Amino acid sequence: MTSSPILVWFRRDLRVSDHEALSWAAATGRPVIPVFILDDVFEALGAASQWRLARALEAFERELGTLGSRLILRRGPAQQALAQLIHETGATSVCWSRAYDPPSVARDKEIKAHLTSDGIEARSFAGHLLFEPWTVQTGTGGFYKVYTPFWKAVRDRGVSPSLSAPPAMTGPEVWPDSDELTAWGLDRAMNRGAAILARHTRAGATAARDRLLQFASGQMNSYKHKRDVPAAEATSGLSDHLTWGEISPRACWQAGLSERETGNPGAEKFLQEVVWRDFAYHLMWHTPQMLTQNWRPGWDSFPWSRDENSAQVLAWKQGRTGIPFVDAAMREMYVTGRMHNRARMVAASVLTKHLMVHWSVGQRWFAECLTDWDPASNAMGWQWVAGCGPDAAPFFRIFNPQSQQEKFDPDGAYVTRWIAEGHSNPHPDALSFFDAVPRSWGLSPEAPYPAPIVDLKTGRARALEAYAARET
DNA sequence: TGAAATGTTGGGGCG
DNA sequence: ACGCCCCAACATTTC
Repeated sequence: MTSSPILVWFRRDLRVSDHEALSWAAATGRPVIPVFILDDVFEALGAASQWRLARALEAFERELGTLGSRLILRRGPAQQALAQLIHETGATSVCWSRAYDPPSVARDKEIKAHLTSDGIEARSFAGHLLFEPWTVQTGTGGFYKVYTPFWKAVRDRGVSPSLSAPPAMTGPEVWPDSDELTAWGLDRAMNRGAAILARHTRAGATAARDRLLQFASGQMNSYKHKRDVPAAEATSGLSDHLTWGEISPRACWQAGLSERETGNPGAEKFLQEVVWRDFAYHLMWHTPQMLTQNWRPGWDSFPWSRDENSAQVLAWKQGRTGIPFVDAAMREMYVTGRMHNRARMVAASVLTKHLMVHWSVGQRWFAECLTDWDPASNAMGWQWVAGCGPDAAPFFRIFNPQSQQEKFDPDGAYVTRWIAEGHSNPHPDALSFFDAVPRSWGLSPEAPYPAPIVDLKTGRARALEAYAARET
């Protein structure tokens, strides 16, 4: 029967525009039932990520509502939830946008096999990336391990035009039941930080589109240089939208291309940054162990501490290392759910080098705190900083957080925005950090700013010493 | 998408 | 005028 419904299974692609799977489903003219399933892949996410997911789902429910559709929420396991929905609705097709992280890949593969063997049509589509990982190959058929050749391989590739939202979408005669989003408790783990995080978050496809347009006609002009200045607010600010698929990378790519044609000097750099995201997925696809293991096994014997809760690690997590640029970065993350890229590099460098802590410890904290958490980008970034990744910075490139501050925050605007101690009239954002963090941390803006937990000179020397002594 | 130590050069003060 | 020293500015090397 050709009018049986199609389930469109949404995951990290919470949009209706430029959505291959949804467009395909809608074009069939059959009833479309959008579904989101809270399964263990999502339940494994950090507190800020889950909170941000809830915001994305709220916005997406509204967006679908304007098209006369709905979003059906169900709890996982995904396979059971889909089977149940097929049973309830008589759906004969399920489609989705492909994911590339190992747990999702394994899940999707198994589900596709089950559906197919049950006589249900299962179709997956591209959409989360510009170029799917297996479509980019080196001359010898391998995968890329260095960014620049990857960039050269893809930069002139055509990208097909974005799809607009389906002009029409029919629903089923009877909608299946949906869970209440609030009953899922995705906000639970955020605790006191949620209200503050909300002030710094704009969720949904409309906000994403507005942000992209605003960036393209504004900050993109000075992106090349100012993107490195954390106080300049010169970045695109699209990371969390991309993470949840509220905007497609293709839409970003096309905005960059059209700006480049009109001579926007920042466009090329922006296009490269969008491709960095693809490169991270390329690496994760071809070497999924990158998520948890040193990419270069030679680093396995390096004497990094793996203690998640040492006094120094706690100070790092809680933004009280006594190193202003690092503390500003960690507090920015806790309050806004994001961290400027320059600050990420410096904060990560101090953890993995001056404090000699394994990058995965920092990775897990970022996963807990970031609303734009992305497994591929973060694994690549952490391993880049730590020196054990592909195309990584050599270990001996150790950032001096003080000189980084002098270079990239010369007027101290970033540091004053995030550090309250010692100021008679602190910045409101700096104060809000103390309202966001758990009371158990025992932090107060009236307390004196902590002394550095590590001397920069001796921390650097110790890291270099360990590097020199490593077994190779 | 470093930083620090070391080396080199050249201008200026000064005897 | 010359040699000498100082030191800033820049370049190179090393980690």
